[in-house]
Amino acid sequence: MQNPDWDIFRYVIAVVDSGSAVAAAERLGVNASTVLRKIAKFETDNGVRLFEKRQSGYRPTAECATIVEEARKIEQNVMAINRDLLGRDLRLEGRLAVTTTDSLLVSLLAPLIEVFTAHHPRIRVDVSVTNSRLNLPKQDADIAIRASKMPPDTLVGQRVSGLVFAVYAPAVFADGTSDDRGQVLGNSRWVGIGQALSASPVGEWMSRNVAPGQIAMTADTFVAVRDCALAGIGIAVLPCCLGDTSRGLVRLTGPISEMDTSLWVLTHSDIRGAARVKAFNEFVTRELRAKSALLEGAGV
Amino acid sequence: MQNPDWDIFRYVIAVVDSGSAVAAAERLGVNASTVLRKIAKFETDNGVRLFEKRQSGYRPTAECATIVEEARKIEQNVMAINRDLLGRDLRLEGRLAVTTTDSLLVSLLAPLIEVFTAHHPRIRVDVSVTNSRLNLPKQDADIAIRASKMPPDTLVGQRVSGLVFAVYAPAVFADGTSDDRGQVLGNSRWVGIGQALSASPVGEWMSRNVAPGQIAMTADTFVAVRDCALAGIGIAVLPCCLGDTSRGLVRLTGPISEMDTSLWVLTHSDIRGAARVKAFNEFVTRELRAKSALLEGAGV
DNA sequence: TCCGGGTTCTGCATAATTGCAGATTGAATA
DNA sequence: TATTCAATCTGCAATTATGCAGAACCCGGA
Repeated sequence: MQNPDWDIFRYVIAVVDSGSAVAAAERLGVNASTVLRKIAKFETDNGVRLFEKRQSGYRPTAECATIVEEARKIEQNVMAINRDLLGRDLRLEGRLAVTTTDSLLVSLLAPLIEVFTAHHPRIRVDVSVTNSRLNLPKQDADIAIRASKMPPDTLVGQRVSGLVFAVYAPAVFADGTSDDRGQVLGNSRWVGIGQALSASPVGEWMSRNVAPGQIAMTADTFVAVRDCALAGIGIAVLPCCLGDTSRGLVRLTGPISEMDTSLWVLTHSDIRGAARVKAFNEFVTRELRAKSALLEGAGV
Repeated sequence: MQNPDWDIFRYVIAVVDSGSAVAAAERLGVNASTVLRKIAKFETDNGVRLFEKRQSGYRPTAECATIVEEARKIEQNVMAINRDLLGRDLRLEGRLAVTTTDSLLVSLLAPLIEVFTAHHPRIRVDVSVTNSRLNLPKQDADIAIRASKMPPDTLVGQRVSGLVFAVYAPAVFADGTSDDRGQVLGNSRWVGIGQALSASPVGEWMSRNVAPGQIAMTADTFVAVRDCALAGIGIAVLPCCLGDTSRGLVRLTGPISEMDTSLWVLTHSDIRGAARVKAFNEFVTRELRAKSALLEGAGV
C-alpha cells in the first residue's frame, strides 16, 4: 500500500499534460513502454485508475485530478531545488576543498588563493595541507595540487610544469663564492627528509648521496626542513620554488635531475563538474604555468 | 545539469533524518550500497556536496539544508497523495467497472447491484454489457462475471456455480402437460442464437440438434432471444436462470448436460487490489453462490 | 471500402540497477 | 594498547528496468 518511487509523479504530470503516453515519453526522453509500464504499476499498486486507456491516448480520470494537483506542487518544489542548485553553480558560490603540500602553499599557492578569493568572494576555499603521499583513499578534496612523477590514474588532471630540487645552505655557511659552496657541500651536516618521504625521489637521492652520519636531523615537511636549515642546523634539499624564495638561504647546486618531478593539478571529486571547481582549476593551472620558471629552477 | 529522478529526495531526507547511509537504507528497505550510490550520483550530476562522508555517518553540509527544506515540502505533498489514495480506498469510494452478459444482469445481477450500491453509496458501479466472448483484449473492467467452461488464464478469479441451459417455449405453445411438451419440442420453429455465439456449447448443441430449416430467426443475446420467444416466434434455448424467471415461458426439458458450463467471477484489472474491488467481488460471489440452485436449474 | 497514421500493448535482448559479501577505515571501549 | 564494532566503499552476480520491434487496434479521410 505504501508508495515508494516519487518519480512516478513526474510521469503522471507528463502524461496529463501531453495527452498520450508516447508524447509523454518523448518529453521525458524515455521509451513509450516505460511510461506505460510505470503508470500501470502505480495503478496496480495503489488500486486506482488514473487514466482511461483509449486508442486516442491516455485520458485522465476524475480520480487523477487530485493527485495531479499535489504532483504539480511537487514539481514546483523540485524546480525550486533546481534553481537553487543551478543558480549557486552559476553564481560561483560554495565551498571548495583543496589539498596540497605546505611547500607549494607557502611558496606559490597562498597568493594565488588570495587573488582567487578576492575575485570570487562567495567561494570559500578550504585548504588541507597533507605532506603524505597522495594515494590516500577517501580524498575529501575537490582539487589536489601535488608533485608526482605520474599521478595515480584514479585521479584526473593535467601536468602544469616540472618541479625541481636543489641543495640549499643557510647564508651564514657561505659567502657566495663557488669555492665556498663546494666546501660547504662536502663538510656540512644535513637536515634530512622524514621517513614518510623516504621513498620519494628526494628521499632516494639523499640515501644515495648523503652518509647517515652527516644527517643532523630530519623533518617530514619541506617547510619544516627549510626552517631548520635557516636556523643553522645544516644544509638541505629543497624544492627550488621554496628555496629560491626563502631569504637567508643560498643555493649550492643547480637543479639535480635525479630529483626532478612534475607538478599536477588534479581533480577526482564527486563534484568535478561544478563551475567553481572548473574556475579554480583553470585559474590555478594558468597561474602556475606562468610561474613555471620558478618551479623549474631558472631563478638562479 | 537537469535533475530527473525525483525519488532521490526521498533518499536525501532519509539520510538526513537517520544520520547514516545504513540507517537510511534500513528505513527505506533497500541495501546500503543503493543509498551510497544514489547520493554519490546526485552529487556528481549536480556539482554539490550534500554530505560529509565520515566514518561515523553522513553528515549534511550547509548546502544540503536548502535542498532538504524543499524536499520536506515534497514529502508533505506525497503524504497528501497517499492519504488521499488510502482514504479513498478505505472509505470504499470510487468507480467500479463491471462487465457481464445481459442475461446474467437481468436475471440475477441487477438486484445484487442494487443492494451493493445501497450499502456503499460512494461507489459507482458502471456495468458494461457485452455478450461477445471474454477473450477480448483490453478488458477495461475491474470485475467480469461470465459463463465459461474454463476462463482464460489471463484472468484470475473463482468459479461460483454451474450454469445450465434448457429449452423453453412461450406459454401459449403448451399447457404444461408432458405430452404437449414433447409435441411442441418436435414441431415448433426455433429462435436461434447468433453467429457470435455459434462456437459456444449452446451454439454447438443447436447445430447438432436443430435443423436449419426449423430456425425462424436468431438473436445475439439471450435476453433478445427470450423476448422473441415470448413474442411467440418460437421456442429457444435459454440459461435456466433467465428462462425460469421469465413469466410467460415454460421449460420443455431438464437441463441439457451438453450445454452445462460454469459461472465465474473474474478480476484482471490493474486495480484488483483495491478495497472496493475486493468488496464487490466477495459480495457478488457470496450472493451468487446462495442462488446456485437457480443457476443450476433446480428451479423446476 | 480500404488505407494511413496514430495509439496502446507485448516478447525479447540488452542495459542498468540492486543486493551481497568482503575489504577498509575510524572511533570508542576494555 | 589491542580489540571490537559500526560505518563507508567496491567487485561481482542476479535481478530489474529499459529500449526495440512488432502486433493489434481505432479513427478519420480519400
